[in-house]
Amino acid sequence: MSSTLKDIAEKTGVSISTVSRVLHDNSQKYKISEETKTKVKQMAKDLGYRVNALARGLRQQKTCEVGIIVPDISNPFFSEVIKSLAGELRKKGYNFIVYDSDEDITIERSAIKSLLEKRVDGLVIASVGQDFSHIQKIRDAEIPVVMIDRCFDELDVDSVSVDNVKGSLLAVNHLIEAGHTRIAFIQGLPGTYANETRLQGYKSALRDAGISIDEHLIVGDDFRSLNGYLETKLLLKLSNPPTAIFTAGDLIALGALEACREHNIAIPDNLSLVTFDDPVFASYLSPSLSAVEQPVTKIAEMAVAMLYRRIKNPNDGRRKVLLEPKLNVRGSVARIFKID
Amino acid sequence: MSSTLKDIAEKTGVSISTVSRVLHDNSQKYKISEETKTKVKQMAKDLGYRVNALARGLRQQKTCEVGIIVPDISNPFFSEVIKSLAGELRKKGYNFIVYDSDEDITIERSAIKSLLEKRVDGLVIASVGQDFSHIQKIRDAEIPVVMIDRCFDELDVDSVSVDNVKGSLLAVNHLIEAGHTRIAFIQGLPGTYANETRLQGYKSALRDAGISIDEHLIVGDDFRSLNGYLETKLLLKLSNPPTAIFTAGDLIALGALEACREHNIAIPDNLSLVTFDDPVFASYLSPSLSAVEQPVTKIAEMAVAMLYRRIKNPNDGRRKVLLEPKLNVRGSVARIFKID
DNA sequence: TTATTATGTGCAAAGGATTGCATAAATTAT
DNA sequence: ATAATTTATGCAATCCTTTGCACATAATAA
Repeated sequence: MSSTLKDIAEKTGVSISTVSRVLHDNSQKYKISEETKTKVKQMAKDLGYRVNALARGLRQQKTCEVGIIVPDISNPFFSEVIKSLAGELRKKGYNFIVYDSDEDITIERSAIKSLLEKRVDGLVIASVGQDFSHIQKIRDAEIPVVMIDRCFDELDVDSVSVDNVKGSLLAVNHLIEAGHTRIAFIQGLPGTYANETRLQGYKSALRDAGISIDEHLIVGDDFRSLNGYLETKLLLKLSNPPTAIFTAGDLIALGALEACREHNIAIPDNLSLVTFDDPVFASYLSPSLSAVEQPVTKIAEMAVAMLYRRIKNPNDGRRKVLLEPKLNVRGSVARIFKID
Repeated sequence: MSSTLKDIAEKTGVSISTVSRVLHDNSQKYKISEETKTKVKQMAKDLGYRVNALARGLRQQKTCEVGIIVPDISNPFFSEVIKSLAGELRKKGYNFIVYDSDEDITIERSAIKSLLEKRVDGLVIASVGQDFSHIQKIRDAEIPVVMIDRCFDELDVDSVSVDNVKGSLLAVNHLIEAGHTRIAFIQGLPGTYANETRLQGYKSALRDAGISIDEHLIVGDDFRSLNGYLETKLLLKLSNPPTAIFTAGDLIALGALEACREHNIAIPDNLSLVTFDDPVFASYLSPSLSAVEQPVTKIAEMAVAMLYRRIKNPNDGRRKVLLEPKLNVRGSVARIFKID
């Protein structure tokens, strides 16, 4: 068992307070003598002392820990976001605890419960769901929260996300400029912020171009690859199939690719493809995949900055940040010629 | 601020002990009256009571938390391992804290320190380094540990990993059978368990086939994609370049692909490629990438099972588990004809 | 009726660290 | 020589929960 301040105090013959002060660099402030200092430090080392974060957190009413909840750790977008968040948080002296809600609101709820019980100093959440009563509760408990990627406009909580509408506009306009008019959209989970805003961008791009919206071309229901695979297969079977597909997320695009391969549909010759999210491997595919890149690092930086501000300054007004997406044009879109 | 047992006790007129008993389902055992029970539960709900995990952990001397440390969260292999670990741990009633050591032993050390301070009940570590004195310390502190993926044979600690030697043998033999004799190996971080064992497999496959080992074809020094990119470029410039490359990890393979694309080297026609690790996107590349698959789910299951056993049973003998790798033959290897 | 058991609840001691306040001794100022 | 500081340290409360032990009352057994 690990030793405690008390052990050190007893063995060196000083008080617990003194030991605490020496070990946490308050020696200056409390004017501990050099002699005591070295004596205590040596003993701490000999006994392998290690502060008990539980006791400290309990006493200090803060843990220097931030909770992070994402819908799917293994989704490259989120794992990169986590990585960046980790770096930023470390700079600020925070540790973090990650939860994977597995796109399941029940797990998300229990993750939040668990994190609040652990008394984290703040939360960064990419929520799965449409409902946000549980997020509201965090606010009510006055725990700083920042929502990322998937936000609720109606909710009075800080948020950072990419401008999804604009991202979709970029992608779909790119397809339109290449001559496509039958453009399908394979959605993610309907009702989520990310999905609805991306859908909105898709629709307004078509509308702006005077292309009527065909509801048969709006398909799918979650962000996983299986969804992309199945919906692509179905789209290809339509009597009047699309010439281009825009997918709402990177995993969906992978599924779409698989379906195309199975059906010997060459990309971009027989079908063009653009996706939201730009995973590392997008440029390594061949043809490389045109994709809407989210500024992952910036999202993480902003999120941490906002969280930090709110921890220090709980009553500031709500801030909502939209970051600029970027279309990376690669090789998965073919120019087609309209038949007039 | 969140309310405490004391608040509830005061407002309902019972003692703190009773409140605690009611709220944690010891009512049966302690024979709390139905009346008190409902009264307390109602008040807890009204006040939005939430147990303080710090105080509980401090008192109970356990946290029901497990620490996980990996070298790179954004590496698909690790993010999938984490995802599986998460599921397994949840089943057992454990939460977990993930750290990303960023392939940096200093960060790994501080992560361990931090986790021990938090009094986690156990640790799952994929260590970055060659040195293991810091892991030894965990053992000395009698905290259950399981090493995954990157283990130390000399260290008396439970471990689970894939049989790397065998995995490399499968991959390299596959290349040899296709007629390749100039097979390069782009390594990961030298000195790490994963790398050394994979290298060993590579060498013995060549040796078994009577192919002499050309040290110029053993290159590289870390698991990131940039390494794959640079080393591939250099390999292609050799006066006598390899006809096949075997990479030690998925990101390295991505880098290699990028280099090939830049140099207009078609895979598999001009160069064959096989990689260790089989990320989700391997089969979506075109040509799809032949790869050595690690049983990710099984690794996670075993790791959690072993950790659990050790938590319950600290003095059991060390166990070391090697899991079977599997070669997924896809489209990145071409058969070549020897010129006799 | 007395002894025993069951029922329902409270007291108080951990668990380990932090920190405001107090104090004794040693310096320095007046 | 006395007062005012400074130096160096200790006391004890506090953070919140859990839990062994004690105790009072009620019910049951002998």
